[in-house]
Amino acid sequence: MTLTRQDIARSGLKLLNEAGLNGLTLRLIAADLGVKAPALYWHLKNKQELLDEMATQMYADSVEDRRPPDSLGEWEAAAHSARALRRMMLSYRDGGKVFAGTYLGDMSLVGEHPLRRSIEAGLDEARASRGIFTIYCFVVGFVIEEQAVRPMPGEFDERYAQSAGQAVLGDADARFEDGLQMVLSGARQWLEAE
Amino acid sequence: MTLTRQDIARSGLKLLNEAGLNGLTLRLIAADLGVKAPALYWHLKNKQELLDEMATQMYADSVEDRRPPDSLGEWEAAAHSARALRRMMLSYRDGGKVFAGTYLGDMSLVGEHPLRRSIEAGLDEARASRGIFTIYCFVVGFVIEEQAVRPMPGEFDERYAQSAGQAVLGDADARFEDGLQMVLSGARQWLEAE
DNA sequence: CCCAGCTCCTTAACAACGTTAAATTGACCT
DNA sequence: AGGTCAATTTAACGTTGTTAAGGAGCTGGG
Repeated sequence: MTLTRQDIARSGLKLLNEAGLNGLTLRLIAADLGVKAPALYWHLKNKQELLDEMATQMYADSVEDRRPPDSLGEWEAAAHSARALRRMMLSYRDGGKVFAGTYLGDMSLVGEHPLRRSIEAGLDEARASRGIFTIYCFVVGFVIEEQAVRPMPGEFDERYAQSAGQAVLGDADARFEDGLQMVLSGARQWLEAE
Repeated sequence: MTLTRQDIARSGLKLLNEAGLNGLTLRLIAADLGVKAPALYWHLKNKQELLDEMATQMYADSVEDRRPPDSLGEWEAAAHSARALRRMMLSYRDGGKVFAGTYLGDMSLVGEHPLRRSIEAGLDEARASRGIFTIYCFVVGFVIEEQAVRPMPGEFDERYAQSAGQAVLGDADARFEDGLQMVLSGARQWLEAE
């Protein structure tokens, strides 16, 4: 049975947790798939395309986790998706850097659930998509900063241990929740104004 | 006259615009400085330390641009610094990726101006710093996404040209301003509540 | 039945990269 | 003069992304 782009992306995501973004080489992935490195070039144009595929894959894998229960209102739904987006990135070493700024196979997927919920609630689509994009930016920025300090769950960058450790790290969950509430209430206010 | 870490960082930032983050090699920087690559290792432990130094340098270089005029109130001051932070990253190719998640020489510098202004305005320091961190995350996330689409001012990633170009790119300045207003009003609301 | 063609992978190799070890320069102090 | 120390060079190593050329294995046509 022959290799697919998704097989390669999945292997890449698996090895990401063991090797980190810097240690993720094509030869490592190829070996994991029982194949030699140049074989990957039959399926991918270059390494960047692999990273894009990995981002697309991890985003697709989390689509169910991001889907808000029907019982939630529009804003609770947005918060639900934002938390799931953070969980998604945190579940991979360097997940923020891999995901941020890579070309998603289908860009319209960004915030598909919250956007639909907003439209159902009667909000203007163009404006709602700006609100969702703002939330999205916050989550991405937060996780990148979070993973710079704590690359993997349970590990720390010792340089932060003393100086600003508490301020940047100290209960990242609570910090995220606070920030999320700020952004949500700001977006709500912005959307309902005028 | 002998080389300093700052000389190296400055050369790195200069060449960043010509070569991009992927093309930025130690040999290139060394050549620019009239020196051979291993010489850099007298001043830096490894390449990551160079990137950290570059981030620190670009942040230090923009300190004046980020300082809000005294005439501004606390929130206008925060907006002023946020806009300057975006300008700073946009002024270098891949500036967002270089800056985000690198170890800043002095982490307490993050949002030093808006934080002081907030304290002067009588806000609780711990809470104000959370608000500023939230704004900071938004700006970083926004610029990374912005530069994924438009690596350099005036250039585009052709893959975005048709599909989601307008949605993600279309007048990035206006999108940023909208998002900034959302985050600001959310932070204000969050800080003044309770 | 066999040959042509296509898909998918291997072998071999390349230039370039980050990094290290060892030798070398040049300036200053005694 | 000689020695110490900081700063750099020369030389080299292993690894990386990537390309070129070729080979195995299937498929369909004559």
